[in-house]
Amino acid sequence: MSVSLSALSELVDPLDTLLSYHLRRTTTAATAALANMLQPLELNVSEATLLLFLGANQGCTQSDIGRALRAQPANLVPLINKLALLGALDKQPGKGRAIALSLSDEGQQLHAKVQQAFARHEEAIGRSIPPERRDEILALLRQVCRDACHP
Amino acid sequence: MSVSLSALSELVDPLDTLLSYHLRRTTTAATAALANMLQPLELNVSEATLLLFLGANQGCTQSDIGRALRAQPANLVPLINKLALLGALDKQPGKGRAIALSLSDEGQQLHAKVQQAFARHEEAIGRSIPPERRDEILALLRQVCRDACHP
DNA sequence: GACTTATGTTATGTAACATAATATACAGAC
DNA sequence: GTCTGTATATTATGTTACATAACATAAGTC
Repeated sequence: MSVSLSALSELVDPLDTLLSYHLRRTTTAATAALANMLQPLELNVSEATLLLFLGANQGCTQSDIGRALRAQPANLVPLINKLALLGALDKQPGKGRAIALSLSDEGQQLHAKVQQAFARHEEAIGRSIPPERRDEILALLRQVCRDACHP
Repeated sequence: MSVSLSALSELVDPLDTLLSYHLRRTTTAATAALANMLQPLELNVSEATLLLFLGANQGCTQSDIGRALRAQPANLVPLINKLALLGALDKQPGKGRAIALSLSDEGQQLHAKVQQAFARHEEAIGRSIPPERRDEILALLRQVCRDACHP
């Protein structure tokens, strides 16, 4: 029996007790699963996230989105273009160079489907989480995000 | 006052109640903070993670690593090359084409520094998490990872 | 010796970020 | 009214973390 195989049987994972490691691992897996659910809609996770946000904030601009979702405006361009390409967007001139974005009828229909997909995914995650813990964990994640950024 | 600005004041975030969204957001922020801490060592998060694993599993092979960390062997190549470039690795012929990897003295020293960085980062995350909740949350993350992958 | 399997490597593609530079529209100063 | 600063949108480009496909090599099995 080889060195590597005997080592394998007693393989130790020094990362297994780290929150940071499991955050990364779990998020990767969950995001992949969500991407899978969105594939029939021909949207990736970022595009679908944007669509959800637009559905709740009709008339907002690209920089509104950037601030709310903490995304660089430059990174929103291809996402908005994709949604526009699908005919999901209505654009109206806004203040200055701003463009007020809202969902077209087609966008509304897509929005409903995206909401369903996110809800199913959320339910899949929720199966592993006691309902009474959910809000607490949500609050902890928000707080870690706020605090971990500013060491 | 423009449409977009008035909308901004009442901006709604339909994503704020989603576990999946906050998992992504928090992980992104935490990983960026970790990357920051590793910068003085000239290692990125993946390289440092590999180094930690190797320190605990001297003599393992590339495919051992792939299985343990659920990484594609092809994606390990540049990481191993980077560690080898830093003189952190000892390579010994193993079974078949396998190469048994272990840490050189230099690698051991780097390993200690990486451990410190990870510990500081873990402590930073931990500041937002009640100590008595930590193990429970770790267990939940592991379970979500296991379950969310297989819908 | 031929076939199968395990392993490592190369090439390539995708997605989600980031920064820097540029162009445009508006607001206010003068 | 022109000038200047600011907000906004866009383009180009780079980095990192994944993934797949194709290939080369070493070993065991029949």
